[in-house]
Amino acid sequence: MKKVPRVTDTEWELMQVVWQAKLPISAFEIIEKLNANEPGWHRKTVRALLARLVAKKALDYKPQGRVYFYFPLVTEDECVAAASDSFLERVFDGAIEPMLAHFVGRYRLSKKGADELRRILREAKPDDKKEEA
Amino acid sequence: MKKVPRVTDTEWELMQVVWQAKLPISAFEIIEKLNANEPGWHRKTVRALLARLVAKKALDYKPQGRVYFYFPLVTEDECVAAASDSFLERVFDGAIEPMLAHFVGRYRLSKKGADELRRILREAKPDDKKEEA
DNA sequence: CAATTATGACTACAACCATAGTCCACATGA
DNA sequence: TCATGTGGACTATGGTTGTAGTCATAATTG
Repeated sequence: MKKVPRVTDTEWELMQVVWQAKLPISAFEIIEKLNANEPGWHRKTVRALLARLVAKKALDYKPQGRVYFYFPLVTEDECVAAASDSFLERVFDGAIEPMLAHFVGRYRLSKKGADELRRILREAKPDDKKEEA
Repeated sequence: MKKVPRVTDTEWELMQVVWQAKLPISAFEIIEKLNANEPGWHRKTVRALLARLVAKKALDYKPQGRVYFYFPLVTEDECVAAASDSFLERVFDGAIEPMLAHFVGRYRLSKKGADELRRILREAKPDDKKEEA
């Protein structure tokens, strides 16, 4: 169970770009991609955030000449799992069924979505024994 | 759609106590209850947090003599909904099915839990029309 | 080569947060 | 009555976060 650094909302958006890049990606490209989605990201801001993500070991980089190429030190799955755990714990006190009930009740699923979930339920065969992620 | 103030992890624990109290509750009692669960809450810390929660309009109070009795200005449901929305948006980009799939896969449900979820699915009849919370 | 520009390192700064201390006014028990 | 303790207001401190500026250096281009 690796300990993933705590990534904030804003930082998460940079991580998304890096994760999707699959390959080391320069700060410049990251800035491009961020602004492609929703403009307004200032170069300096992004660079400062990158430095922080490196400091907290969410990213690392390889210098190529004087340009840095960033790559993730944590996978998206790890971060999603960590965020999910913390959310579940904090808001639903770790109780998963009430949490699922909340979501199913609040965001009505489409027929397709509901069927999909039933399928998942069927495949993730119920299991009362020890669980392991 | 009421805008609920952003409540941090630590503050959330105080809110829990106040929500569960059902009635206005004094700072002293809140400190008691917090320490009943897991000791280590300093009086001064809790009082400072209470002041902040009042400042951000999550709580209010009625003075009785020189003692304040606190009560929530936002319901637990509202806060749960807000936290859920923000989590879903941030981590799963608003896509509910992948989110549910993640949880069902990660925290294997007990047979009972799975049945319960199926029941919920059946009752929350799938609906492709506009949704309304 | 000189002026401009981009890079990353370092710095700034206001919010916000967790944590707790100071201060004053009041209550209360010795 | 007076030391002591509690309540709440205000203050302090050190950390994080979002945002962006400064600086020295290096590439780029007229």
